[in-house]
Amino acid sequence: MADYSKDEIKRIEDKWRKEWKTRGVYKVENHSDKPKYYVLDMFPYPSGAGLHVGHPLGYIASDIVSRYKRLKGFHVLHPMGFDAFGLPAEQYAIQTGQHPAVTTEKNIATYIEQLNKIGFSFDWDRKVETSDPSYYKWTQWIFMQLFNSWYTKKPVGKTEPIITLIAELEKNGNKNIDAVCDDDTPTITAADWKSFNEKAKEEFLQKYRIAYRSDTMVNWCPALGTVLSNDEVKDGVSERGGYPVERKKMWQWSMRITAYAERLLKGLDTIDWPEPVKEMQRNWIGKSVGCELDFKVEKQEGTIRVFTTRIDTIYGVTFMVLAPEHELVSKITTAEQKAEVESYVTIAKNRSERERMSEVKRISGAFTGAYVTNPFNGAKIPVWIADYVLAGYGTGAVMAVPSSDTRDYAFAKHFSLPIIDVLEGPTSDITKDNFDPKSGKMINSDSLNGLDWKEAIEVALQKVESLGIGIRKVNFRMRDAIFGRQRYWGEPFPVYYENGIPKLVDIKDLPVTLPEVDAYKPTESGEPPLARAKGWDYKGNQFEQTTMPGWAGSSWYWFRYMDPENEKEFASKEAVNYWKDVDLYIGGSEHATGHLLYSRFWCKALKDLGYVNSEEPFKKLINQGHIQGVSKFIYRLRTNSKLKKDVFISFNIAKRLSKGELSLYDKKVIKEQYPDLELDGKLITNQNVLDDSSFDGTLITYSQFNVDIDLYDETQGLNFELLKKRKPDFANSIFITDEDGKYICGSEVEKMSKSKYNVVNPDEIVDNYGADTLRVYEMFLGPLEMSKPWNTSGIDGVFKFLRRFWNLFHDQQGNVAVTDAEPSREELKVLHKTLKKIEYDIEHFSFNTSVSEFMICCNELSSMKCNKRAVLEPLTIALSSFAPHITEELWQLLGHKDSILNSTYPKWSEEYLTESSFEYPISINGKVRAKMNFALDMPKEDVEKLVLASEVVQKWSEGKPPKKVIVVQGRIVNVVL
RNA sequence: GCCCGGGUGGUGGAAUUGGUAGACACGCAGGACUUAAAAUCCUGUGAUCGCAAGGUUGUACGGGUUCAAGUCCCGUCCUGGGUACCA
Repeated sequence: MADYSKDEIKRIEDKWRKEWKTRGVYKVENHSDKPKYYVLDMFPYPSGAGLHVGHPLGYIASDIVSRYKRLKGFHVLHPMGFDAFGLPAEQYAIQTGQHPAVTTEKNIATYIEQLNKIGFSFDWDRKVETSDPSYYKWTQWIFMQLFNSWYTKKPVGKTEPIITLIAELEKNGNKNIDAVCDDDTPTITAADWKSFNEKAKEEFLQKYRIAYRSDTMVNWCPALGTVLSNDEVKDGVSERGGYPVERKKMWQWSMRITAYAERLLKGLDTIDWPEPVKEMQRNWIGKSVGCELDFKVEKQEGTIRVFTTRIDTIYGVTFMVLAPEHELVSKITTAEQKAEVESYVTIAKNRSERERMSEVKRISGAFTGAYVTNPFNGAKIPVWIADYVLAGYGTGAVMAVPSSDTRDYAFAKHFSLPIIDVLEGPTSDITKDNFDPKSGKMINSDSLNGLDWKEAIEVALQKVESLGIGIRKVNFRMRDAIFGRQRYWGEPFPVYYENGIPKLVDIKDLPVTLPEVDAYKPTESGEPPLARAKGWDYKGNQFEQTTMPGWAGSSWYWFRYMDPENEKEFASKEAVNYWKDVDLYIGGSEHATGHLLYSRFWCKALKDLGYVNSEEPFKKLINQGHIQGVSKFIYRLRTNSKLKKDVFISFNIAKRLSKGELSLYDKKVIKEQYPDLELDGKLITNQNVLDDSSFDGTLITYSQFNVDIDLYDETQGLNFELLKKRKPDFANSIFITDEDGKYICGSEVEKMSKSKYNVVNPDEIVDNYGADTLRVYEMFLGPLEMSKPWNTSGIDGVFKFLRRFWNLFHDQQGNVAVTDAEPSREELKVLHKTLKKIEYDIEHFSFNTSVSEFMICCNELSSMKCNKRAVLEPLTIALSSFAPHITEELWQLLGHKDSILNSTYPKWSEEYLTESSFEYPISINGKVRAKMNFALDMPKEDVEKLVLASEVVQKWSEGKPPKKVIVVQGRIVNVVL
């Protein structure tokens, strides 16, 4: 009756979606006598573009594992929710005036509908949304716990309630306190503490709180009156509008994640994560052991403190380098160097950290005119500033040893500074990347001479300590995490200000909900959007006006799934004790150092405070690769002055422009848009524009921007008229086409993402082939962990496989035709071989190979014309994790009333797999080196050949080696005598 | 720049982790069925020489270790992700 046709697929999938919902098969309780298994996906940000084909990749994998584990007898929690705060909704709100909550709700509805179409086994009763006040109430609550906490190092590192700190300050001051706190924390007595007024007390406590306020660097765009992410800054100007951006200090909330650095590092050894992710976290935390020491400034008061891991090389110091932002720069600079230093500082200030680091090959710096004294030998050392030294790391100052550091070496060469060898061996390799200053004995180093570098470090350290000029210090590259954003669409802080003192709102006033505002952009004076809220105050006091960052809500959400409705706690003790931690977490590797680190941090803090009982939140992690999309780019011309209209040039012109080979046509059309430009003059590229002092506005370059891929057609070029209609930003822009009138876009393969306008929607595939085909196809595409561009060319093969599987159960007329006959040994061998491989593959997250195994099995059974229940039933159960709809239907056709979800995963047996064979051991020099397997039905001459070969080997052991004996998988395949 | 991945036929990818490279699938070519098309089934398919048997070559590039290298080591190139306010 029924063929596996488009209509039939639709009927089957709709039917079972409804059935599963009414039967409530995915509902999960917080108790069971089965072992628990918690499978978590990284929840999506609900973007306006809807779910794209990259999202389901990980979700399908986790759904397969969930269903598999359930069939294997586990009590499985597999929830889904939405990371709903974020920039895109806010930007859309700024443009349209639409409240981000409205957009977000709409997007979430779309996502849920799309997700449901794919047949996931989520328990939707446990859905969480980070932007829902009933959720962010608890995000705010956790913030309050962290505000009310400090981190003591004694007796063991632990988060403690702040009241214990206050009690100790009252009693003894902070002389006995060993805590993680601000570097500039002074030592005070109990009397000092008591003499502080309320404000001074709070300022002092801020140096200890886990959540605290600090002065941090941000990208400030005066024209837009807002803070920009590094992402939003392109080539030194804002991505939107092309306005200049500068670095600026701003008071912001921060999280003292550095307190947990050591634990975050050690914890990595206890969890089953991909080694590269662990490695990235280790590098991010960046522990380095060394010391800080002071250099006295000559002819002036004061010292400069540097951090070094190589104190042994102290005699090789020939200059010192400060970060341009270092606070002493203006103080120590001599009059004659002032102009040079100031101009250098200005340039450096306006370059982002990433830019500065990515251009280390371009050496730059300025001499301050000041000198310091080497405390070991009294040598006079010039002090320079250079942007390869970062203000945020260590002390913002380094002692430069050009003979043992590549960057110092390059700097010394460039500015002709002296170089003193302090380690034996050639330094000619120093410019090479593999240069290793960790060998040889010390030379030219006075008392350190002849020591190994490791011994020298210890000797030098003791000297530093005995002279009282410095201390041993463990430094972490990781900085405290900034926890505030100058945006509207985020969690408001449960904080208000009374006489300038930050205070927490009363716990019963949670949640502090987002107020209504007349617009979602910053105020005219550059204050955050929340400053626009009228009548929004706490008992007459001003609320904190920044909001929490995107990672706030995602740093604890896995706990909320355990008990999502709870109004009294973020999750009940029983729920937390039952589910404990996540057994399997699947998500993209792009979160390696962001979300995954913050989540571990909050988990540890919550554990210390006694709210949860797991030190690590995610026991096992799998990184799914990205499904990539092909992005299209447009190219905006750029000069150093702001133009009235944006001008975009076609890819071909951009290519010629960057090579400085503009054609007559190019010059003519660009000149029409820029009448003042002298285009026959020197053309320069993005690379050297900042360097060139002759840059006077006549020189132009360009920046590239993503554009919606659906606006581009390979033959027609870009439909920029539609683009202008769709995006008001582009309404007045000019598009310069090639001579044939087409605007050609450049393209690149990159991560599929709304912000890159390159998303492909899965709905079309579900409509044409069904959800099961989409699921199996996404798994068949390749290994889960690997990134791959999206293409649908192979999808027919997967569809055909499902149809062939369906046909195994049906006769030519489409009637169900399954017999209860005994299967043959041959059929059982196919079945058990497949079951064994599939199980191995699923346990190893190798879903692409399991799909292949299913296909092979299906082909073999087809050619055997096997329609026996004893074979087909177990296979149906095994396949149900991958393709739930079709298997559920077949399960019913086989006469089962209950859902296939409640059946048991089939066991395979070795009995049907073993070959009849015997083993023949081959020993060489008395050791068994290989075993030969002879199938009983092996041709006689083959056996003879192999036995002969083995005899050769026997002889070899007696001292007559053959030229060559090649053993493959325990078999001798070739012998050369 | 720095940190972490990846590079195998026309295409997506297999390869028991050092043991006969290219499983499975797409595509393509040829054939069967059909009045015809679709669907389905069968055969072939890395390159190269050959009618064939078979030979040679072949896992980005250049070296190395090994009886044996897609796999391990060194170097180079290309490419993806992250780089602290995209999430």
